[in-house]
Amino acid sequence: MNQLTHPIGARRETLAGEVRSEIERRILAGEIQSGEKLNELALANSMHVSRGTVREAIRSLIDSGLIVTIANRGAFVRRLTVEEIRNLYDLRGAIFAMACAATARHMARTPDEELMSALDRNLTDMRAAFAGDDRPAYYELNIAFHDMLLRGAQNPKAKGVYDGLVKEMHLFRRRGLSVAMNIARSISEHEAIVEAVRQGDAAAARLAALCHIEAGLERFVRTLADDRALDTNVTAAGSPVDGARNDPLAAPAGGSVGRGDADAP
Amino acid sequence: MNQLTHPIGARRETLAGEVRSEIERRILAGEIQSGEKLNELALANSMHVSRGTVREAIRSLIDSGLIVTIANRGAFVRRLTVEEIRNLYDLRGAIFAMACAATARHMARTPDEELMSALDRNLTDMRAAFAGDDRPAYYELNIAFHDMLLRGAQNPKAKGVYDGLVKEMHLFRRRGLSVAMNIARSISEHEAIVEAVRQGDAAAARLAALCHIEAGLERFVRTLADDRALDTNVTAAGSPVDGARNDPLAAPAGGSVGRGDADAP
DNA sequence: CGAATGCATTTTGTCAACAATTAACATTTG
DNA sequence: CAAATGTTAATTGTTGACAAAATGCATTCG
Repeated sequence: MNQLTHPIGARRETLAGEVRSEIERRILAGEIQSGEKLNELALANSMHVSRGTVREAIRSLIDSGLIVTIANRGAFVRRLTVEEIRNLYDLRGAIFAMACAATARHMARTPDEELMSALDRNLTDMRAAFAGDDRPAYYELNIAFHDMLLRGAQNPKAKGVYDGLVKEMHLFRRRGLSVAMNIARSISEHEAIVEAVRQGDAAAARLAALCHIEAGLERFVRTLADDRALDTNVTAAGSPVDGARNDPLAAPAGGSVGRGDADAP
Repeated sequence: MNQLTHPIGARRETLAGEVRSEIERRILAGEIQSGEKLNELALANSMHVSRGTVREAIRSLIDSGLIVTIANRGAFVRRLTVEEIRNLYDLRGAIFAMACAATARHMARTPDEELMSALDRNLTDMRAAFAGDDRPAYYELNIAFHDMLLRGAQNPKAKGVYDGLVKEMHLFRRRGLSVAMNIARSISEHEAIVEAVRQGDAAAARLAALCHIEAGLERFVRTLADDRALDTNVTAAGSPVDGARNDPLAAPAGGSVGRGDADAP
C-alpha cells in the first residue's frame, strides 16, 4: 500500500537530498571531472533550485570523500593520488575480509540457504561469463558477489563504509585500467571464500578473503605499473599521475571525519 | 609564521565548522543525550548564530553517524543498540588489524626507529600504570597505542574512518561499562603486536591484532552480559537496552552513506 | 620588461524571512 | 467515553538578499 514514490509533483525525500544524489551522480558519471570546482550558483541554476539548497547538499557530501572544500575558495571534486587509491584498496579489503568472516560466523549459527544458493549461482554465472568472455557480465557479477557477502555480514555500518569506499575509488579513472585481470584465478579465489562460508569457518573465510584481496591488489599494482611504463618520463619514485599541477588541491589528507583542513596549499 | 588560530575576534575556519565542532563536542560530552532532538533554533540562539548555519553544521554531521535525521521531523542524536555497537566493534577491529599489518609492512621496508621506541615506551608506561593500578593513565595509553599504529599505517583515510568509529562508539554509555578488563592480558597482546611490527611481519601483526580485537570483544560482551544480568527482566533474546520506547528513532540502519531513510518508524 | 598594487567582478559565507509540514490540542460526533 | 476531525502553534525546508573574501585584470612603478 502506498508504494508510489513520487505521486504527482510531490517529492518524497527533501530537495537537498535529491540535489545531493544528483551531484554525486554527476561526479561518479564523470560529468564533473576530478579536480573540477563546484560552482554553487551554476549548480543551483542547472537544477532550478536555490543556492542554499545546493550548499547544503555539498556539505553533506564532504564526508563521503568525493569532494574537498577550502574555506572561502569552494568545493572541488577530489583528485586521488596513486598512494591514496592504494590506501583505499587496503581499507576496502580489510572490511571485506571482516564481512566474510562475519558471514561465515552467522552461517554457522543460523544457516542461510538462500544466501548460499545465491552465492553458488553467482559462481556458476561467473564461470559462464568467463567461458563466454563476457566482461560486462563478469563485472556486474563481481560487484554482486562482494555485495552479497557484505549483506551477509549483517553489518549495515560496514556496508555503508564499504559502499562509500567503492564510490570514492570510482574517482580514480586512469585511462582504461579496466583490468586485464586473471579472471580464472579470481573465480577460484571466490570459490574458496564461498566454501569457507558454507562451512561456517570464520577464520578460513577471512583468510580466503585476504588472499583474494591481496591478489587483487597485486593485479591492480601490476596494471598500474604497465600503465606507468607508457608514460613519457619515468622518474624513479615520483608520483606518476599528476599531469598538470595548476590547481591547488592535492587532496588534503583523509578528509573524512574532521572537515577539510583549510590550511595553505 | 602566523600560528595564531584566533587572533582577536577573527575566525580561521568557517563559522559553520565551529558550530559543527561544538555540536559534536556537546554530543560526545553527553551534554546532549542519546535520542535527544536537536532543535535548530535553540542551538542557533545558544551559539548566537543564525539557524541556517546550525542547519549546515548538522548536515555535515549526518555522515559521521552521530546523528540521524528524519525529513520534516528533525535531527536526533543517534541511539545505539547492542547489535550496532557489536558491529562497530567488528569494523573497528578490522581496520585496526589492517593498520597493524600495514605498519609492519612499512617497518620492513623503511624501519622507523622513532615509532618503535614510542611503542616500546608505551608498553613500559602501560606496565607501570598496571602495576600502580592507574586506570586513567592506562586508558590514555591504550588510546595512544592504537593511535600510533593507525598513524604508522600511513593511511589517513583509514585513520579518519577509525576515529569516526571511536566517536560513534562513545554514544554507547551504558552505566559504567568502564571495563573490568583483564589489563595484564591486554598488555601481553599489545606486546605481541609490537613484536610482529618490529619484525616487519605483516601477517603476524594482523593475526596478533585480530587476537587482541577478538579478546577485547569477548571481554566487552562478557561485561555486557554481567550488566544485563542486573536488569529487571531478562528476556531470552530480547534487545536489553531500550528502557523507554516513546521516541520514534530506532536508529534507522547504517545511516552512513545514504542520507537517513525517512521511512516510517 | 617585469613585478607589485589597486580596483572591479565573481563567488562564497551568513543571515533573516517566507512557505510547507508536523505535532499538539480542542472540538465534535458516534 | 472514545475515536475521529478540525484548528492552532511550533518546527523544518527553502529561498533571496546582504556582507566578506578571493580571483582576474588593468595600471603603475621600479
